Amino acid sequence: MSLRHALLALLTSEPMTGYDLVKSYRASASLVWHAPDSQIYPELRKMKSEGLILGTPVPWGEHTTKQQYSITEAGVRAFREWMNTTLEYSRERDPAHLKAAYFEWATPEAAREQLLAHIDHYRTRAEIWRSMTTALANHSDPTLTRRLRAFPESWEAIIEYKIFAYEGLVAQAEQQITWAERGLELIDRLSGRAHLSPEGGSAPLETLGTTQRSR
Amino acid sequence: MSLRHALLALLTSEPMTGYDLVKSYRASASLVWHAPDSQIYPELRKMKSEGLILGTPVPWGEHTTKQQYSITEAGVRAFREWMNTTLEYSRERDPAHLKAAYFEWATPEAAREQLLAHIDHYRTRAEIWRSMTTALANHSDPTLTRRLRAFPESWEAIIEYKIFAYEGLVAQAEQQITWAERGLELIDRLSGRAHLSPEGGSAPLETLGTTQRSR
DNA sequence: GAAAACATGTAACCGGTTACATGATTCT
DNA sequence: AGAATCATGTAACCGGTTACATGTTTTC
Repeated sequence: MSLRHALLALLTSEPMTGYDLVKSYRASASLVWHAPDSQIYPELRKMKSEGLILGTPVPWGEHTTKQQYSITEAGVRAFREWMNTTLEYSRERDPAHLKAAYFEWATPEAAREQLLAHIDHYRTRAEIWRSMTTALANHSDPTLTRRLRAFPESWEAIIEYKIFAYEGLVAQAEQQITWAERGLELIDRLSGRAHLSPEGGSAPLETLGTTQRSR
Repeated sequence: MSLRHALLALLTSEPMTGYDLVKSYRASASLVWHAPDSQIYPELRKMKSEGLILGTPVPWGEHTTKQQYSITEAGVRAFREWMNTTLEYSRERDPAHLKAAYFEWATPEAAREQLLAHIDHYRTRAEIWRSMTTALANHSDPTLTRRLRAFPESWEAIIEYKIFAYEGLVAQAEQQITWAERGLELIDRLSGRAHLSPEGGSAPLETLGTTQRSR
Protein backbone atom coordinates (compact mmCIF):
# COMPACT_ATOMS: atom_id res chain seq x y z
CA MET A 1 0.00 0.00 0.00
CA SER A 2 2.87 2.37 0.56
CA LEU A 3 4.05 2.39 -3.02
CA ARG A 4 0.79 3.91 -4.04
CA HIS A 5 1.03 6.64 -1.43
CA ALA A 6 4.62 7.41 -2.26
CA LEU A 7 3.54 7.89 -5.87
CA LEU A 8 0.66 10.10 -4.83
CA ALA A 9 3.06 12.13 -2.72
CA LEU A 10 5.31 12.71 -5.70
CA LEU A 11 2.41 13.72 -7.87
CA THR A 12 1.22 16.35 -5.41
CA SER A 13 4.17 18.49 -6.55
CA GLU A 14 3.33 18.39 -10.24
CA PRO A 15 2.09 16.15 -13.02
CA MET A 16 4.63 13.75 -14.38
CA THR A 17 4.98 11.01 -16.95
CA GLY A 18 5.57 7.43 -15.87
CA TYR A 19 9.18 7.75 -16.70
CA ASP A 20 9.57 11.02 -14.79
CA LEU A 21 7.95 9.32 -11.84
CA VAL A 22 10.27 6.36 -12.04
CA LYS A 23 13.22 8.71 -11.97
CA SER A 24 11.84 10.89 -9.19
CA TYR A 25 10.97 7.79 -7.30
CA ARG A 26 14.47 6.42 -7.55
CA ALA A 27 15.94 9.69 -6.41
CA SER A 28 13.72 10.23 -3.40
CA ALA A 29 11.01 7.81 -2.32
CA SER A 30 13.05 4.70 -3.02
CA LEU A 31 15.44 5.73 -0.26
CA VAL A 32 12.61 5.00 2.14
CA TRP A 33 10.43 2.59 0.23
CA HIS A 34 12.10 0.61 -2.47
CA ALA A 35 10.14 -0.42 -5.55
CA PRO A 36 11.36 -1.70 -8.89
CA ASP A 37 10.27 0.04 -12.11
CA SER A 38 8.32 -3.04 -13.02
CA GLN A 39 6.03 -2.39 -10.11
CA ILE A 40 5.53 1.29 -10.74
CA TYR A 41 3.97 1.25 -14.20
CA PRO A 42 1.29 -1.31 -13.38
CA GLU A 43 0.54 0.48 -10.13
CA LEU A 44 0.03 3.71 -12.03
CA ARG A 45 -2.47 2.07 -14.34
CA LYS A 46 -4.28 0.64 -11.35
CA MET A 47 -4.37 4.03 -9.67
CA LYS A 48 -5.66 5.53 -12.86
CA SER A 49 -8.42 2.97 -13.08
CA GLU A 50 -9.39 3.81 -9.53
CA GLY A 51 -9.53 7.49 -10.31
CA LEU A 52 -6.69 8.57 -8.03
CA ILE A 53 -4.71 9.89 -10.93
CA LEU A 54 -5.53 11.02 -14.40
CA GLY A 55 -3.52 9.98 -17.42
CA THR A 56 -3.38 12.44 -20.27
CA PRO A 57 -1.62 11.43 -23.46
CA VAL A 58 0.89 14.06 -24.52
CA PRO A 59 2.79 13.89 -27.79
CA TRP A 60 6.20 12.37 -27.76
CA GLY A 61 8.03 12.63 -31.07
CA GLU A 62 6.07 12.61 -34.28
CA HIS A 63 4.17 9.37 -34.02
CA THR A 64 3.78 8.54 -30.40
CA THR A 65 2.41 9.83 -27.15
CA LYS A 66 3.29 9.28 -23.55
CA GLN A 67 1.08 9.38 -20.48
CA GLN A 68 1.21 12.42 -18.29
CA TYR A 69 -0.17 11.59 -14.88
CA SER A 70 -1.70 14.13 -12.59
CA ILE A 71 -3.25 13.59 -9.20
CA THR A 72 -7.00 14.01 -8.98
CA GLU A 73 -8.95 15.41 -6.07
CA ALA A 74 -9.81 11.85 -5.10
CA GLY A 75 -6.10 11.11 -5.14
CA VAL A 76 -5.35 14.05 -2.85
CA ARG A 77 -8.11 12.90 -0.56
CA ALA A 78 -6.75 9.36 -0.48
CA PHE A 79 -3.27 10.60 0.23
CA ARG A 80 -4.45 12.90 3.03
CA GLU A 81 -6.48 10.12 4.49
CA TRP A 82 -3.46 7.86 4.56
CA MET A 83 -1.40 10.62 6.11
CA ASN A 84 -4.00 11.13 8.81
CA THR A 85 -4.41 7.47 9.65
CA THR A 86 -2.04 6.02 12.19
CA LEU A 87 0.02 3.19 10.77
CA GLU A 88 -0.31 -0.24 12.26
CA TYR A 89 2.82 -1.76 13.60
CA SER A 90 2.93 -5.46 13.76
CA ARG A 91 5.32 -7.68 11.95
CA GLU A 92 8.82 -8.14 13.26
CA ARG A 93 10.98 -9.06 10.32
CA ASP A 94 14.66 -8.92 10.90
CA PRO A 95 16.72 -11.64 9.25
CA ALA A 96 20.01 -10.06 10.30
CA HIS A 97 19.14 -10.27 13.98
CA LEU A 98 17.62 -13.69 13.56
CA LYS A 99 20.87 -14.91 12.09
CA ALA A 100 22.97 -13.20 14.71
CA ALA A 101 21.06 -15.00 17.43
CA TYR A 102 22.32 -18.29 16.00
CA PHE A 103 25.86 -17.33 15.09
CA GLU A 104 27.16 -20.33 17.01
CA TRP A 105 25.98 -22.33 14.00
CA ALA A 106 28.00 -20.33 11.51
CA THR A 107 31.72 -20.52 11.09
CA PRO A 108 33.40 -17.53 12.74
CA GLU A 109 34.45 -16.42 9.25
CA ALA A 110 30.91 -16.50 7.92
CA ALA A 111 29.59 -14.67 10.96
CA ARG A 112 32.28 -12.05 10.57
CA GLU A 113 31.51 -11.67 6.91
CA GLN A 114 27.82 -11.27 7.66
CA LEU A 115 28.51 -8.45 10.07
CA LEU A 116 30.95 -6.82 7.67
CA ALA A 117 28.23 -6.91 5.03
CA HIS A 118 25.87 -5.39 7.58
CA ILE A 119 28.31 -2.59 8.27
CA ASP A 120 28.95 -2.07 4.59
CA HIS A 121 25.26 -1.93 3.83
CA TYR A 122 24.46 0.60 6.50
CA ARG A 123 27.53 2.70 5.78
CA THR A 124 26.36 3.02 2.20
CA ARG A 125 22.81 3.82 3.29
CA ALA A 126 24.02 6.32 5.85
CA GLU A 127 26.04 8.10 3.21
CA ILE A 128 23.09 8.27 0.86
CA TRP A 129 20.74 9.49 3.55
CA ARG A 130 23.30 11.95 4.85
CA SER A 131 23.81 13.44 1.43
CA MET A 132 20.04 13.62 1.05
CA THR A 133 19.88 15.56 4.30
CA THR A 134 22.41 18.09 3.10
CA ALA A 135 20.73 18.34 -0.30
CA LEU A 136 17.51 19.16 1.50
CA ALA A 137 19.17 21.68 3.77
CA ASN A 138 20.75 23.49 0.76
CA HIS A 139 17.62 23.29 -1.35
CA SER A 140 19.73 21.56 -3.95
CA ASP A 141 17.50 18.52 -4.29
CA PRO A 142 15.46 18.82 -7.50
CA THR A 143 12.45 16.92 -6.17
CA LEU A 144 12.35 19.30 -3.24
CA THR A 145 12.65 22.31 -5.50
CA ARG A 146 9.60 21.27 -7.47
CA ARG A 147 7.70 20.74 -4.27
CA LEU A 148 8.65 24.13 -2.87
CA ARG A 149 7.51 25.72 -6.08
CA ALA A 150 4.12 24.06 -5.66
CA PHE A 151 3.73 24.94 -1.98
CA PRO A 152 5.80 28.03 -1.24
CA GLU A 153 3.75 28.81 1.86
CA SER A 154 4.83 25.58 3.56
CA TRP A 155 8.49 25.49 2.68
CA GLU A 156 9.66 25.28 6.25
CA ALA A 157 7.58 22.24 7.18
CA ILE A 158 8.31 20.54 3.88
CA ILE A 159 12.03 20.80 4.41
CA GLU A 160 12.11 20.18 8.13
CA TYR A 161 10.03 17.03 8.06
CA LYS A 162 12.09 15.55 5.29
CA ILE A 163 15.30 16.31 7.11
CA PHE A 164 13.77 14.83 10.24
CA ALA A 165 12.96 11.60 8.39
CA TYR A 166 16.34 11.25 6.78
CA GLU A 167 18.23 12.09 9.93
CA GLY A 168 16.32 9.37 11.68
CA LEU A 169 17.42 6.92 9.04
CA VAL A 170 21.01 8.03 9.42
CA ALA A 171 20.86 7.55 13.17
CA GLN A 172 19.37 4.13 12.66
CA ALA A 173 22.14 3.16 10.28
CA GLU A 174 24.77 4.38 12.70
CA GLN A 175 23.21 2.30 15.43
CA GLN A 176 23.33 -0.75 13.21
CA ILE A 177 27.00 -0.16 12.53
CA THR A 178 27.79 0.16 16.22
CA TRP A 179 25.92 -3.04 16.89
CA ALA A 180 27.71 -4.97 14.19
CA GLU A 181 31.08 -3.73 15.39
CA ARG A 182 30.28 -5.01 18.83
CA GLY A 183 29.41 -8.32 17.22
CA LEU A 184 32.77 -8.51 15.52
CA GLU A 185 34.47 -8.18 18.88
CA LEU A 186 32.22 -10.85 20.30
CA ILE A 187 33.09 -13.26 17.50
CA ASP A 188 36.78 -12.71 18.11
CA ARG A 189 36.26 -13.51 21.74
CA LEU A 190 34.18 -16.64 21.15
CA SER A 191 35.50 -17.99 17.87
CA GLY A 192 36.93 -21.44 17.92
CA ARG A 193 36.06 -23.31 21.04
CA ALA A 194 32.46 -22.29 21.29
CA HIS A 195 31.17 -22.53 17.72
CA LEU A 196 29.52 -25.64 16.40
CA SER A 197 31.91 -26.58 13.65
CA PRO A 198 30.42 -26.59 10.17
CA GLU A 199 31.90 -29.81 8.77
CA GLY A 200 32.55 -31.98 11.77
CA GLY A 201 28.98 -31.97 12.89
CA SER A 202 29.35 -35.18 14.81
CA ALA A 203 28.89 -33.70 18.23
CA PRO A 204 25.78 -31.65 17.43
CA LEU A 205 24.28 -34.36 15.28
CA GLU A 206 24.60 -37.05 17.87
CA THR A 207 22.51 -35.13 20.30
CA LEU A 208 19.81 -34.91 17.69
CA GLY A 209 19.85 -38.50 16.67
CA THR A 210 17.28 -40.03 18.97
CA THR A 211 14.17 -39.53 16.96
CA GLN A 212 15.41 -38.54 13.56
CA ARG A 213 16.49 -42.07 12.80
CA SER A 214 13.43 -43.65 14.34
CA ARG A 215 10.78 -45.35 12.23
CA MET B 1 12.74 -18.02 3.50
CA SER B 2 13.50 -17.01 7.07
CA LEU B 3 10.50 -18.72 8.60
CA ARG B 4 11.86 -22.02 7.43
CA HIS B 5 15.26 -21.36 8.94
CA ALA B 6 13.85 -20.14 12.20
CA LEU B 7 11.91 -23.41 12.43
CA LEU B 8 15.01 -25.42 11.63
CA ALA B 9 16.88 -23.51 14.32
CA LEU B 10 14.25 -24.42 16.89
CA LEU B 11 14.34 -28.06 15.87
CA THR B 12 18.09 -28.31 16.32
CA SER B 13 17.47 -28.27 20.07
CA GLU B 14 15.09 -31.21 20.11
CA PRO B 15 12.19 -32.78 18.23
CA MET B 16 8.85 -31.10 18.71
CA THR B 17 5.26 -31.37 17.62
CA GLY B 18 3.71 -28.68 15.47
CA TYR B 19 1.99 -27.25 18.44
CA ASP B 20 5.17 -27.22 20.53
CA LEU B 21 6.85 -25.44 17.68
CA VAL B 22 4.12 -22.86 17.43
CA LYS B 23 4.52 -22.13 21.12
CA SER B 24 8.30 -22.09 21.03
CA TYR B 25 8.13 -19.92 17.97
CA ARG B 26 5.87 -17.42 19.64
CA ALA B 27 8.12 -17.24 22.67
CA SER B 28 11.41 -16.80 20.86
CA ALA B 29 11.72 -16.60 17.10
CA SER B 30 8.65 -14.44 16.63
CA LEU B 31 10.39 -11.65 18.52
CA VAL B 32 12.71 -11.40 15.53
CA TRP B 33 10.69 -12.88 12.71
CA HIS B 34 6.96 -12.80 13.12
CA ALA B 35 4.84 -15.54 11.59
CA PRO B 36 1.22 -16.47 12.25
CA ASP B 37 0.34 -20.05 13.23
CA SER B 38 -1.47 -20.44 9.96
CA GLN B 39 1.83 -20.13 8.17
CA ILE B 40 3.76 -22.51 10.37
CA TYR B 41 1.81 -25.73 9.88
CA PRO B 42 1.84 -25.60 6.09
CA GLU B 43 5.52 -24.68 6.11
CA LEU B 44 6.25 -27.71 8.25
CA ARG B 45 4.54 -29.99 5.80
CA LYS B 46 6.49 -28.42 2.97
CA MET B 47 9.74 -28.89 4.85
CA LYS B 48 8.80 -32.48 5.51
CA SER B 49 8.10 -33.10 1.85
CA GLU B 50 11.52 -31.65 1.06
CA GLY B 51 13.21 -33.94 3.54
CA LEU B 52 14.46 -31.22 5.88
CA ILE B 53 12.45 -32.59 8.76
CA LEU B 54 10.91 -35.90 9.58
CA GLY B 55 7.37 -36.25 10.87
CA THR B 56 6.74 -39.20 13.14
CA PRO B 57 3.20 -39.82 14.33
CA VAL B 58 3.09 -40.24 18.09
CA PRO B 59 -0.04 -41.26 19.99
CA TRP B 60 -2.15 -38.53 21.45
CA GLY B 61 -5.00 -39.75 23.59
CA GLU B 62 -6.62 -43.05 22.76
CA HIS B 63 -7.72 -42.52 19.20
CA THR B 64 -5.47 -39.95 17.66
CA THR B 65 -1.86 -39.18 16.89
CA LYS B 66 0.10 -36.01 16.52
CA GLN B 67 3.14 -35.29 14.41
CA GLN B 68 6.50 -35.15 16.10
CA TYR B 69 8.96 -33.29 13.90
CA SER B 70 12.68 -33.82 14.06
CA ILE B 71 15.37 -32.23 11.95
CA THR B 72 17.13 -34.49 9.47
CA GLU B 73 20.76 -34.32 8.47
CA ALA B 74 19.65 -32.60 5.29
CA GLY B 75 17.85 -30.10 7.51
CA VAL B 76 20.95 -29.44 9.55
CA ARG B 77 22.93 -29.00 6.35
CA ALA B 78 20.38 -26.57 4.96
CA PHE B 79 20.39 -24.59 8.18
CA ARG B 80 24.18 -24.47 8.33
CA GLU B 81 24.32 -23.42 4.73
CA TRP B 82 21.94 -20.57 5.39
CA MET B 83 23.95 -19.56 8.42
CA ASN B 84 27.14 -19.53 6.39
CA THR B 85 25.70 -17.55 3.50
CA THR B 86 25.83 -13.80 3.75
CA LEU B 87 22.39 -12.26 3.62
CA GLU B 88 21.56 -9.89 0.84
CA TYR B 89 20.48 -6.46 1.82
CA SER B 90 18.38 -4.60 -0.61
CA ARG B 91 14.90 -3.39 -0.06
CA GLU B 92 14.30 -0.29 1.95
CA ARG B 93 10.84 -0.55 3.45
CA ASP B 94 10.03 1.95 6.07
CA PRO B 95 6.49 3.30 6.06
CA ALA B 96 7.00 5.25 9.28
CA HIS B 97 9.84 7.29 7.84
CA LEU B 98 8.06 7.64 4.52
CA LYS B 99 5.11 9.14 6.32
CA ALA B 100 7.25 11.36 8.50
CA ALA B 101 8.83 12.85 5.39
CA TYR B 102 5.40 14.14 4.37
CA PHE B 103 4.04 15.20 7.74
CA GLU B 104 3.17 18.60 6.31
CA TRP B 105 0.24 16.79 4.69
CA ALA B 106 -1.10 15.43 7.94
CA THR B 107 -2.85 17.43 10.56
CA PRO B 108 -0.51 18.18 13.46
CA GLU B 109 -2.73 15.97 15.61
CA ALA B 110 -2.47 13.02 13.28
CA ALA B 111 1.29 13.43 12.96
CA ARG B 112 1.60 13.59 16.72
CA GLU B 113 -0.53 10.51 17.12
CA GLN B 114 1.55 8.66 14.59
CA LEU B 115 4.71 9.41 16.51
CA LEU B 116 3.07 8.50 19.80
CA ALA B 117 2.09 5.17 18.29
CA HIS B 118 5.67 4.78 17.13
CA ILE B 119 6.95 5.43 20.62
CA ASP B 120 4.40 3.11 22.12
CA HIS B 121 5.25 0.35 19.71
CA TYR B 122 8.97 0.53 20.30
CA ARG B 123 8.57 0.92 24.04
CA THR B 124 6.62 -2.33 24.10
CA ARG B 125 9.14 -4.05 21.86
CA ALA B 126 12.04 -2.75 23.93
CA GLU B 127 10.47 -4.13 27.07
CA ILE B 128 9.94 -7.53 25.50
CA TRP B 129 13.43 -7.67 24.11
CA ARG B 130 14.91 -6.38 27.34
CA SER B 131 13.16 -9.03 29.37
CA MET B 132 14.33 -11.61 26.85
CA THR B 133 17.87 -10.42 27.41
CA THR B 134 17.61 -10.86 31.15
CA ALA B 135 15.91 -14.23 30.77
CA LEU B 136 18.83 -15.30 28.63
CA ALA B 137 21.36 -13.97 31.07
CA ASN B 138 19.69 -15.84 33.99
CA HIS B 139 19.20 -19.00 32.00
CA SER B 140 15.55 -18.71 32.86
CA ASP B 141 14.30 -18.91 29.29
CA PRO B 142 12.90 -22.39 28.61
CA THR B 143 13.82 -22.43 24.92
CA LEU B 144 17.37 -21.60 25.91
CA THR B 145 17.43 -24.31 28.55
CA ARG B 146 16.50 -26.93 26.01
CA ARG B 147 19.17 -25.71 23.69
CA LEU B 148 21.85 -25.72 26.38
CA ARG B 149 20.90 -29.28 27.22
CA ALA B 150 21.44 -30.25 23.58
CA PHE B 151 24.74 -28.42 23.20
CA PRO B 152 26.38 -28.10 26.61
CA GLU B 153 29.79 -27.59 25.08
CA SER B 154 28.72 -24.35 23.37
CA TRP B 155 26.72 -22.74 26.12
CA GLU B 156 28.73 -19.56 26.16
CA ALA B 157 28.36 -18.82 22.46
CA ILE B 158 24.71 -19.81 22.48
CA ILE B 159 23.90 -17.34 25.21
CA GLU B 160 26.18 -14.53 24.18
CA TYR B 161 25.01 -14.40 20.59
CA LYS B 162 21.41 -14.37 21.60
CA ILE B 163 22.00 -11.59 24.08
CA PHE B 164 23.91 -9.75 21.42
CA ALA B 165 20.99 -10.03 19.01
CA TYR B 166 18.39 -8.89 21.52
CA GLU B 167 20.48 -6.05 22.86
CA GLY B 168 20.82 -4.84 19.31
CA LEU B 169 17.06 -4.81 18.98
CA VAL B 170 16.70 -2.93 22.23
CA ALA B 171 19.19 -0.30 21.10
CA GLN B 172 17.31 0.01 17.84
CA ALA B 173 14.04 0.52 19.65
CA GLU B 174 15.56 3.14 21.89
CA GLN B 175 16.86 4.99 18.87
CA GLN B 176 13.40 4.94 17.34
CA ILE B 177 11.95 6.40 20.50
CA THR B 178 14.50 9.17 20.60
CA TRP B 179 13.77 9.97 16.99
CA ALA B 180 10.04 10.09 17.50
CA GLU B 181 10.43 12.34 20.52
CA ARG B 182 12.43 14.76 18.45
CA GLY B 183 9.62 14.61 15.93
CA LEU B 184 7.07 15.60 18.52
CA GLU B 185 9.06 18.69 19.33
CA LEU B 186 9.32 19.52 15.68
CA ILE B 187 5.58 19.24 15.21
CA ASP B 188 5.02 21.60 18.13
CA ARG B 189 7.34 24.07 16.53
CA LEU B 190 5.80 23.85 13.06
CA SER B 191 2.18 23.06 13.71
CA GLY B 192 -0.37 25.47 12.40
CA ARG B 193 1.08 27.92 9.98
CA ALA B 194 3.19 25.46 8.01
CA HIS B 195 0.94 22.46 7.57
CA LEU B 196 -1.25 21.99 4.54
CA SER B 197 -4.65 22.01 6.09
CA PRO B 198 -6.65 18.84 5.65
CA GLU B 199 -10.03 20.25 4.75
CA GLY B 200 -9.29 23.63 3.24
CA GLY B 201 -7.19 22.26 0.47
CA SER B 202 -7.87 25.21 -1.77
CA ALA B 203 -4.34 26.51 -1.84
CA PRO B 204 -2.66 23.20 -2.54
CA LEU B 205 -5.32 22.08 -4.97
CA GLU B 206 -5.10 25.21 -7.09
CA THR B 207 -1.48 24.63 -7.77
CA LEU B 208 -2.35 21.18 -9.02
CA GLY B 209 -5.18 22.19 -11.21
CA THR B 210 -3.53 22.77 -14.55
CA THR B 211 -3.68 19.29 -15.98
CA GLN B 212 -6.00 17.44 -13.71
CA ARG B 213 -9.00 19.10 -15.17
CA SER B 214 -7.78 18.85 -18.73
CA ARG B 215 -9.37 16.40 -21.20
C1' DG C 1 -19.96 -30.86 32.55
C1' DA C 2 -17.41 -26.87 31.03
C1' DA C 3 -13.32 -24.52 30.08
C1' DA C 4 -8.70 -24.41 28.70
C1' DA C 5 -5.29 -26.12 26.16
C1' DC C 6 -3.97 -29.14 22.40
C1' DA C 7 -3.88 -30.05 17.60
C1' DT C 8 -4.09 -28.77 12.76
C1' DG C 9 -5.28 -26.76 9.30
C1' DT C 10 -7.72 -24.40 4.39
C1' DA C 11 -8.73 -20.80 1.02
C1' DA C 12 -8.61 -16.44 -1.04
C1' DC C 13 -6.01 -12.64 -1.74
C1' DC C 14 -2.39 -9.49 -2.54
C1' DG C 15 1.81 -7.15 -2.60
C1' DG C 16 6.35 -7.78 -3.94
C1' DT C 17 10.21 -10.25 -6.63
C1' DT C 18 12.43 -11.80 -10.68
C1' DA C 19 13.09 -12.29 -15.12
C1' DC C 20 12.02 -11.26 -19.37
C1' DA C 21 10.77 -8.02 -23.30
C1' DT C 22 10.55 -4.29 -26.74
C1' DG C 23 10.55 -0.29 -29.30
C1' DA C 24 10.97 4.94 -30.06
C1' DT C 25 13.52 9.14 -29.76
C1' DT C 26 17.08 12.19 -29.02
C1' DC C 27 21.81 13.27 -28.73
C1' DT C 28 26.57 13.05 -30.32
C1' DA D 1 25.12 5.47 -37.40
C1' DG D 2 25.27 4.17 -32.76
C1' DA D 3 24.64 5.07 -27.91
C1' DA D 4 22.09 6.80 -24.36
C1' DT D 5 17.92 7.74 -22.70
C1' DC D 6 13.06 7.65 -22.89
C1' DA D 7 9.01 4.92 -22.60
C1' DT D 8 6.33 1.00 -21.00
C1' DG D 9 5.44 -2.92 -19.85
C1' DT D 10 4.12 -8.73 -19.10
C1' DA D 11 4.15 -13.20 -16.78
C1' DA D 12 5.17 -16.47 -13.39
C1' DC D 13 6.00 -17.10 -8.85
C1' DC D 14 6.03 -16.95 -3.98
C1' DG D 15 5.90 -15.54 0.61
C1' DG D 16 2.97 -13.42 3.74
C1' DT D 17 -1.80 -11.80 5.44
C1' DT D 18 -6.42 -12.48 6.81
C1' DA D 19 -10.18 -14.84 7.81
C1' DC D 20 -12.27 -18.78 8.52
C1' DA D 21 -12.75 -23.60 10.44
C1' DT D 22 -12.91 -27.78 13.39
C1' DG D 23 -12.32 -31.40 16.43
C1' DT D 24 -9.84 -33.70 20.70
C1' DT D 25 -8.06 -34.12 25.11
C1' DT D 26 -6.95 -32.85 29.53
C1' DT D 27 -7.93 -30.37 33.66
C1' DC D 28 -10.83 -28.42 37.13
